[in-house]
Amino acid sequence: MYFYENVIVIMRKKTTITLKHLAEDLNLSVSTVSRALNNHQDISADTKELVCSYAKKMNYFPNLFAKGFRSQKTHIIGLIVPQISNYFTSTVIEGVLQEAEEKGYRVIVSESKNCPDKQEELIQMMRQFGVDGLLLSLTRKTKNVQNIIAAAERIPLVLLDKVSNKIPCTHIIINEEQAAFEAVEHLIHTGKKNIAIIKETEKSFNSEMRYRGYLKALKKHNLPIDEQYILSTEDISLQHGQRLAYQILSLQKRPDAVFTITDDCAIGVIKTFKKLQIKIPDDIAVLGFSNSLNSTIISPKLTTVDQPGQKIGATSVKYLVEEINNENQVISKTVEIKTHLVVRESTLKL
Amino acid sequence: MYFYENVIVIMRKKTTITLKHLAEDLNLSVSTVSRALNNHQDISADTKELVCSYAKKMNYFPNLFAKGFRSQKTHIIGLIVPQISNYFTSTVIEGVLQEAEEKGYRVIVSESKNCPDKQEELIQMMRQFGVDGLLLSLTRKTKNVQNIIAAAERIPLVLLDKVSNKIPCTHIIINEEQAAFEAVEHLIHTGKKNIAIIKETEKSFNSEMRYRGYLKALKKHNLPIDEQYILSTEDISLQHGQRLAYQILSLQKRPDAVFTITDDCAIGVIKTFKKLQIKIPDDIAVLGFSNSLNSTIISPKLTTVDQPGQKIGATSVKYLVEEINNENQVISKTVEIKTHLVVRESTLKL
DNA sequence: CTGAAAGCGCTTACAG
DNA sequence: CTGAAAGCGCTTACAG
Repeated sequence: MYFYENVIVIMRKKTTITLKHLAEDLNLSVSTVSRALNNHQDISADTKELVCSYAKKMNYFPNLFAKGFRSQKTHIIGLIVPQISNYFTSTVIEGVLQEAEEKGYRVIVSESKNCPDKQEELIQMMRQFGVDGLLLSLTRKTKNVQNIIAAAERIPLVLLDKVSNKIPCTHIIINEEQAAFEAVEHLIHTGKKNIAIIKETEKSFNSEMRYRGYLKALKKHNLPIDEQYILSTEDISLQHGQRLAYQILSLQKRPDAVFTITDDCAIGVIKTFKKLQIKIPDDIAVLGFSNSLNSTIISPKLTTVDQPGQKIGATSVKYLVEEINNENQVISKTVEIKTHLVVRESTLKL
Repeated sequence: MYFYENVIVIMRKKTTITLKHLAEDLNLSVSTVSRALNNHQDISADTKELVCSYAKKMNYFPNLFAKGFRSQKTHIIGLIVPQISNYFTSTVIEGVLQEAEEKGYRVIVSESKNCPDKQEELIQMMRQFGVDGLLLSLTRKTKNVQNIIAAAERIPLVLLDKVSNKIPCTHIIINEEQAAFEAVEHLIHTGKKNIAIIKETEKSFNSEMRYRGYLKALKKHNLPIDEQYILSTEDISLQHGQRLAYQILSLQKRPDAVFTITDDCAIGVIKTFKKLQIKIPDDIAVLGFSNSLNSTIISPKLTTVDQPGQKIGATSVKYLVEEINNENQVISKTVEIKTHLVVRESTLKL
């Protein structure tokens, strides 16, 4: 399995310069050195100059851990997401990291693997570790939110993307319902009348809101809501898209469009349709959600809702840091980030 | 841009239970409470029972930050990767997180965005922050490794996937050369004789090793090495794959196969070929590297080398933790993780 | 302008 | 079996 070569072992240099070292070398007190480095007004310009240049020469760096310990602030943010290896999520993380860095925070990242128990453990771990605040994107299966509410009462907590209305804290989300509404309305504008939807069996926030948008669009345009066109699946993945596509084709009256609430699932649907020579979008149009990388790889290219992950991540950090600086207030507000529909070949006749 | 609703503000509960609280309540000393909770042998069973149950009742959690400060161990690992929103990288991160959790470490994740200066900053930041060890995947453009070598002398450092032979420390890599060799040999076995390669202009470790594997395969099978078949690009992306595909088609003597050192680039090549009605693999076969998600979305499905990201990540943590526990030895060894070729439609006649 | 001292929450060698 | 005390590296109110 493994292969080793040239195992060299040398001793590691071990000398961490502390304030004490500097103080002794300079014949000053630790307090003075500390104040000089922090540019405190009480210290004379000469001393500051002396201390700073010597610190630089000695390659001194403050021990942030000690600093954090003293001030009871770790300057660490905890981030818990369902799954990292998901393109949208990874762009959220990028946004979080970028904004956190700008605000002087480090981010401990972790993954709940869509398991509520693991999620609880991680929240505990993060709190215990002493993060200054917590960014949480819920698992699909989160039912019992008692412990999360309890956590929110004690530590700044911001929910992002996958949220729950039962938890009173700041929510950073996209305009789920409106986005789905516009997307489905686009299908209607292209002349489609029998529009199926594939959503999640678990009534997650995202799935339900997109479903609402779908219903709203049908209602607005006086299209009947047909139960057989409303499909659900536990795992809204490519594989299940492939499977459900067969189910859709076997319906007594075939729909002329399918709106799936994720790109992955939409791509699965397209794959099956292509295999069975269904013409997309002429026979059946397909609409996804997320604007993942895959959506332009598949042929026909997928029409989908662009979900600005970076922005969601960055905004979450902004609000979290605000709450951290606001110490003992729990703020409960909802911030919606606008999305837009990206129209491509899977819904548009050429 | 944003939309606010129901802004509720309540006060946050603020009471952190410390050892001192427990000690006072129980009329014991802080030392005894500490020892009882840590199951120290000196403490009587009765006292342990008393302390532990009371701690539980009070929902006490040790302040890991104070603990870490005391022991001069933060139990945090720093991870620096070029780009998170890259499927392979995100699986590496998953492996890192999983193994780190198992070993009781938290992970601070950061992204160098393939910028050497940013990378240096991050290394500094991580060291300053006091991480116990550092996991680093180099930027493509890393030239000056002096500061990284200096860091490795002071803090346990493991390089993963994107490494440099100039840095003496543990390297966790895949069998780059062998993987490329086997992949190109597979092309030869399918009857291809004029095989082009697309590699990076910057001579990164990965690019160079894959190039070597390519050369080795040609030599073994007595195929001539033709300069015009060796293409390079700065950014080995889908877009540049599309561009270079035109260049390949304009060659005096068209190759009958293209090996690109990333999947993204290979997919770009396929896109252009499809647009121009080149038959894949009959006219020209295409071979990628990584086994990214996209490789099964594109049609024809891409033959590629499966790169086990999770395993690379997990293995890196294993070796890093070993070094952390080994305090003052710098270990320099190379661990190769085996890959395997995934043969699909882009190289195989049906 | 500078220093001595206390303290953040914990562990542990030393004493009893 | 239990406790008092020191100390991890830093900051800061207090004193001079």
